Amino acid sequence: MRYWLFKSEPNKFSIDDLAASSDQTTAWDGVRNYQARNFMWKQMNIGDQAFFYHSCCPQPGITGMAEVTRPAYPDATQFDSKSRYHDPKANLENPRWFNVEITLIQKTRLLTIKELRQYPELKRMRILQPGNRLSITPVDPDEWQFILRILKA
DNA sequence: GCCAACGTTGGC
DNA sequence: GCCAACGTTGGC
Repeated sequence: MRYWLFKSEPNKFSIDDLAASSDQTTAWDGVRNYQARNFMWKQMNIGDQAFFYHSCCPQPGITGMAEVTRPAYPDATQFDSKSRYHDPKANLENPRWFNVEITLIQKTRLLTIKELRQYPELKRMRILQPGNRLSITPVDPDEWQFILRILKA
């Protein structure tokens, strides 16, 4: 089982949007970065857990937890010519983009990036590195447990 | 709005 | 295959 962090802009898809989704589940489609795709396609399994992170907003930070509930399958939006995620180079025989589905475990209090930066134990987290732009990043098990303790404290 | 980081594109 | 230009991300 692995741990992850999923970034989302709350004005596009927030933790509350996930909570309001059918079965509190959503397809994590629209990813158009090969590294993030490969994490979903090659490394994620059912039961993997993830922090849900709000970015590009007044208070960026971790705001909930989710679980992978369906392994990677071809992202439907790549075939949809009306979608902003349409990829003319993709076709049904050779899909380029894949997505998993995630389900809300629970909302948490907002654990801001400012607070995360205060813990030396977390300084290696990808999300805290300058210029970090990857929308899906692995989270170290030690970091996962440490953050859980912060949230329970 | 600024700026740094970095992925992608395309000419050669 | 190199590399400059460009676009996007995202914290501040």
